[in-house]
Order: sequence, then C-alpha cells, then structure tokens
Amino acid sequence: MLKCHYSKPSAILSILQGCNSIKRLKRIHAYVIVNGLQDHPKISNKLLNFCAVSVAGSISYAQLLFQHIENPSTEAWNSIIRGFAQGPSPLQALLYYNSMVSTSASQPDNHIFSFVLKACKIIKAEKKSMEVHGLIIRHGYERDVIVCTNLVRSYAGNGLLGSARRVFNDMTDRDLVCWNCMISCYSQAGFHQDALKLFSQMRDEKVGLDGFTLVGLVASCAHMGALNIGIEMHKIAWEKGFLQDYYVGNALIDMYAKCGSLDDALNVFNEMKRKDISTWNSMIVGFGVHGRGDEAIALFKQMLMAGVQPNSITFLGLLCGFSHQGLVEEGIQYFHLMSSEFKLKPGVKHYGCLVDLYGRAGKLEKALELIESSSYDDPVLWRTLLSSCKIHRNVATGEIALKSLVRLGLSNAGDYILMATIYAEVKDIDGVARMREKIKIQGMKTTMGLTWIEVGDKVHKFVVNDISHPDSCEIYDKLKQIINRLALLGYSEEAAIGRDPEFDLETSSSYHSEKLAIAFGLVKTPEGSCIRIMKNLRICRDCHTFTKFISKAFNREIIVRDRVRFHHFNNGICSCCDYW
DNA sequence: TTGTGATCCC
Repeated sequence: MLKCHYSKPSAILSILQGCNSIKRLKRIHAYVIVNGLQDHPKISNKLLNFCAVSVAGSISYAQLLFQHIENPSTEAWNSIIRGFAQGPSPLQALLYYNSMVSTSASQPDNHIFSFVLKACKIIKAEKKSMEVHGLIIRHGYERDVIVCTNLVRSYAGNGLLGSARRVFNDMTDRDLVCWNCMISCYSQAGFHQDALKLFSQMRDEKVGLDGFTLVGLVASCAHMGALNIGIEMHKIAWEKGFLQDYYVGNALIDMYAKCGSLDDALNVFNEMKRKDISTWNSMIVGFGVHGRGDEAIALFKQMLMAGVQPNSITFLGLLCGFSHQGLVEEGIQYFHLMSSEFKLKPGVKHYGCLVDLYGRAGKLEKALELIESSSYDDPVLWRTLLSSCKIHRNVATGEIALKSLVRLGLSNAGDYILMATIYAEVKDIDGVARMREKIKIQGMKTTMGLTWIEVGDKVHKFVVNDISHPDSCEIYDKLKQIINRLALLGYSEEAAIGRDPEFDLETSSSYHSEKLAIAFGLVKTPEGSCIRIMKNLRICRDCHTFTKFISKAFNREIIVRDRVRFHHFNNGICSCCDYW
C-alpha cells in the first residue's frame, strides 16, 4: 500500500508524473478514491491523460474515468479525444467530440480541433471535416497554422484536394511544415504536376526546404517518370546535405529505379552510409521490376549478411523479379522460405506474384491450383491468371478466371478486353463479339491508355490518336516517316484486335499513345540519346515490336516503363526477351 | 498535449 503522506494532492501528482504502467496507475487511482480526491481537477486530469494518451495507458480505463467526471473540462475532453484519435477506433474520437460540442459547457480549443481532424482523415469523414472547419472559423482558429495544416491534410486525405488548397491559400502565415504538407498531399493523391508547381512557388517565396519537402517531390518524380527533374532534386539534396536522411535517400533510390536508371539507384544506395530496411527494399524492388531477379537475390544475401531482417516487402521485390525473369524454381523456393525461415505469412500480393510466375511460365494449371488452394478469392489473382491465359492463348482457363471475376461482381472492361483478345488469338470471332457486347450492354468504361515522356523539365502526355499536342503535325509527320522506314526493315502493324490494351472499340485504325510519344521523343531529343517513356497500361505486342524496330533503325536506347515492369530496348532486342 | 516523409502483386 502507498504510504499516507501521498494523500497530499501535490504528492499524488508527483507520483503520477513518474507512473509508467497501467497496473501502477490503478493502484494510485484506488488510493485517490480512498482519500476522496477523485474530483480534484489536476489529479483526475492527470489520471485520465495517462490512460488515454500514454503508450502504457489503456483507452478503456480512460473511458471509465471519463464517465465519472461530472463536468469535463476542455483538458479532459482533450485527453479522451486525443486518445481515440491516435488509437484503433478514431470514430470514438468523433463521437466524443460531438457530445462535447452539443452538451458540454467547455469549449473546444486548437488542440482538440487538431485531434478531431486527424480522426476525420483516418476514417475518411469528409462531411465531418467540413463541419469542423466551420467550427474552427467560429471559434477564431482559422489563423492557427497547426490547425490549418491539419485541415489541409484532412481535406486532402478525403480526396478534397481543391478544398485543401483553398485552406492553404487562405492561410496568412505559412511555415515550412505546412508547405511540405501541401506538397505531400498532392504527391500522395497523384497530383504530381501540382506538387512540382507548388515547389516552384515555394522557391519564389523563398520559404526554404528540408528533407520532407524533397521526399514528396522525389516521390512525384518517381511516379511521373520525370528523371530530369528527379536529378535536379538529387542535386539539391546533395547541396543542402539531406542525403544522409534515410527517407530522402530511399526516395531517390526508388525514383531512379522507377525512372529506369538502375545504375544511378545503385550509386545512391552504395553511397548511403546507413541503410535501413526500406533502403534495401527499395533497391531489391528496383531490381525486381526491372526483371533482374538474380541481382535481387544477390542483394538479398548481402542484406542478410549485414544483419538486416527482411520483411514482406523484401519478398515482394524478390518474387516480382523472379516472375519477370521466369525464375520459377527460385520463386517457389523463396515463397516457402518466407514462412519457414523468416516467419512471414505470405499475403495476397505474394500470391499474386506467384500466380504471375506460374502463369507467365505457362504453368496455368499450377496457377489455378494455387489460387484455389489459397484463402484469397481476390480479383487481382484472377486478373493475373487471365493475363497469363492471354500470353498462352488458353481459352478454357481464361473463361474460368473471367467467370470468377464476374462471380465476385468485380469484372471490368479491361477483363472483357483481355478475354476478347484471347478469343481473337484463336480466331473465335463469336467470342470476340460476345465480349464486345458485354462491354456495350453494361456500359463499362475502358481505361484510357496514356503515355508520358519527359523532355527537358516538362512531362508531355499522350492518348491514343492524340491531336491535342501543340506539335501534333510534326509528330504525325515523323510517325509516318518512321513507319515507312520500319516497313523496309520488315515491320508490319499487327491486326487491330491483337492490339490491346488500348484496344479501341470504335476505330479500326489507331496510333497508340506510345508510338506518338516515341515519335515526339525522336524529334525533340538529340540523336543517339536514350528515350524514356512511361505508360499507365501494359505495352501491347504491336507497340513492343514497333519499339524493337525503332531501337535498331534509329540507333536509340528506349526504356519503357509499363504498368508492371520495365522494357529496355536496344539494337532491336528487348530486355524482357519478349517474356512479359 | 496539437501539423509534414520512403519501399508493396495485376
């Protein structure tokens, strides 16, 4: 039992200060009650705060304490709302906030608004964010930079980038954190151009920058395939001394890998004095998506030697590399190693890689078996199988995969297009017609194929048959000239039906976006230099053949990043060895 | 006691 002199409030408070476990706290609480001090404001707040907020606390005990507070002060509301906002049930934070606003005499303060907004972001409570915004204004906190930064994040996290930006614009004194926050919101939402634009505004306004700024921007460069801008960022990071920051280094490795420049990724990797698990993962995943599974293994072994434990992402990188390189045996081995040796449970993504591995290698029954034996009835697994059926022209298994997607109610236009292509490959015209019909009847939208190319510091976007580019005339002239030249070397365009995934239901003849981008690249970049393009879908077979011919006829290295992997075209050959 | 960052199957 605690000694009697603890009955003084100040003594109890100082004991509470040093409390580090819920068990001890409960003993103190009992003592507080025995001495009739449970309503002492400072003591009850301290007890509540520890339970709600501390890692050693207990949110359910905090709830219990809170129930016994007669007129909770702002501090008390603060603790309970904060506790739930950062815990496993943020919805509770909103419920407490509601009852505070509607029943309590205590007023919410800047801290409470921050916690509530955090909860709104996590549980995607878009309407609530707006409502809270109203109350923030009414309580006069619309000039509080931290509250507003939370508001920006909360709006952006709910997909309301426009609202987030308006809040940002209306802020009177913006600090570096809030600029960083706006940039990372854009980056995470996929608004990469906006992130870059904001950065140039940041420079104009001489705000300065730090590692956080760079991470958001470099991630955007990675997603856009904007190598030149990424190199700029690398330079800045070097000049300002941010290269030793894990996050910056890892983002750079990822950026170089995603921009097709694996050597540069490796340079950053090697120069990082301290590497964490993500540093290794970024590099292993980089090798993986480039189809260099053997190098991924080598790095994995080095990682183990360095005493770093792999995690599930490490294995995704490895398995991804194996499937692109066709290393079936290794894939199976590492898939098992994952759980047997490293106690990691394979997730649906790992199954996805393995289905892909079997599927590409033509072992379609194995792939099917694997899906059926796994506990995942996941659309992505069936879609992966369907893609493999396309490669190997397997109608029967393809139909099983498509049926599963329909059964799950998750089939999309892309799936029918894939199946239509399989029918087309085996000259089943009725099958093709049935698939077209399904898409039409159900009014499904096809995903528009897009290709991006970076020239200088600008990223240009193309769609199929694009005529919106200011240099369109020049591009089409060049394309016709290219096609004539390639024809002499034996290239002929494949039939329209084989040209998924930009397969167009309306027009029979079309110029795929990658052809336009490559033609543009040939016009705008110096002779002999490398052309890098990026697609949102898989490259189709015709364009793949076309690009091989170009690389030879025009003596250009062409690097294509498609939705899932890289193709390095050189002298008429592709690094994927036509295995994709 | 309140705000910002990287790697992830098709």
